[in-house]
Amino acid sequence: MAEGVAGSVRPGGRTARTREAVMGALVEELSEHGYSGTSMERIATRAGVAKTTLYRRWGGVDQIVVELFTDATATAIPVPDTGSFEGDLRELTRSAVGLLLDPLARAIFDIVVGEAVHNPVARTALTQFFDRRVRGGAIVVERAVQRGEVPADTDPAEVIRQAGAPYFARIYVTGDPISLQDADRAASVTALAAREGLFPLQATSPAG
Amino acid sequence: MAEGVAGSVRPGGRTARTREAVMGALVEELSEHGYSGTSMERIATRAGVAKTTLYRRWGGVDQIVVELFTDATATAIPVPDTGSFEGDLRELTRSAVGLLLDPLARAIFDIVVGEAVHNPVARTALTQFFDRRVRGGAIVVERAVQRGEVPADTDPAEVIRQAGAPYFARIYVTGDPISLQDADRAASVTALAAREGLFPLQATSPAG
DNA sequence: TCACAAACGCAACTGGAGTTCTATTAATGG
DNA sequence: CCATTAATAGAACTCCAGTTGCGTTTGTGA
Repeated sequence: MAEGVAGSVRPGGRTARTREAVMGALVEELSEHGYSGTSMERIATRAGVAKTTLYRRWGGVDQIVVELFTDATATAIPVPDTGSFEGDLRELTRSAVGLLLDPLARAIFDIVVGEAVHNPVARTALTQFFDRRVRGGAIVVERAVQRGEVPADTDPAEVIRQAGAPYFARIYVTGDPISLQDADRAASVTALAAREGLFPLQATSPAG
Repeated sequence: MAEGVAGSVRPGGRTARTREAVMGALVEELSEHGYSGTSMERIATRAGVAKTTLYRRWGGVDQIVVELFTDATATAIPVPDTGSFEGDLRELTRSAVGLLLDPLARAIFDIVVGEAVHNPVARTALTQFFDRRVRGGAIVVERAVQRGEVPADTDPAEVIRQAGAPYFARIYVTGDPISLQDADRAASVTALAAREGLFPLQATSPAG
């Protein structure tokens, strides 16, 4: 994976090497100096690449981070199958919180979320990421419907969004710390609400 | 309100006028050019104030926005009292969503949230804002406890955080649109979970 | 193998954010 | 009212992110 450049006319060889060097340098810079201390010139120097190349291909640090994020999250996530709805949900929320507890993953995520507020490129990358996560998680809900654990008219996407909301809101909005406890509670609360039929289809997400 | 400057030695008269002019200019600039198009020089010119004054007193656009945010959210919010726990919760979530649906309030909020990811000043302002909101909302939970609607060992702060999470996560993380429906569902889900005792005190929020 | 152009390197340039210094204004206490 | 000095104004400056132009390298298709 990660060979070549998607929308590029000449994605092989040198271009790919440049890309790898830049992404590597970016990760190192982010780890050592944080986001505010990571400039295009530093990345260029560290990667052994001309500054103009960075500006031409990406345009800014943000864009490079977004591409790094898109790369890192391109792999499909496994859908849990513990046998129970709440068990599956707990697996999902725990894996999400686990990812957010990893420093580097968290750092990249932070940047993308911070950018997404006013940067359409970051917004798109982030939304697409969650679309994939939600689609994957929806399978868990659909199985729960088939097992009769939740009502048939349950909206799978809304259930998954509800399950993810608490710890993301803690991190990015209220500024509270998170732990695996938050994952477990989010799963419990969501499972309960879903069983009680609080996520009916209709009115929400008109384009299924 | 908003007369003078808090930590200032000479807060009256000119200083206060400058402040007002700057805040007014900031709001106009944000409305017309958005965040990325709002520079210190533009604000200075529009406010009829020297650029140096802005840099001395604030240091950057972000800081001015944070002060604007802190000002605007300084007023205490009324605590609803509809007679039922779920009714009170719904009032709370609806007023929050209502605020987020107002363009200017939303714009300011966006900036602060986006900044808070990597800017301690914004982080503090945002966290303090939610501390107040949560403290206010907690009263609703405490009354529910007294009425016997929810278990006695319910953690009020966690209940309020849970109620707010869904729409904030939609806006700032997944990037989905919000409506008053999201407010109602958040209230329903949270009320149900609280009644079932899913927010026990202990383990969370060690410093009450 | 060869021609073409995509992608890159390099150096000079530009523009504006942020700083510094000094002079001026006006809020405050007595 | 007056002296003091906090706060502001203004011009000139520095510095670096981002741009431009052009020459060089190298991937790609024939």
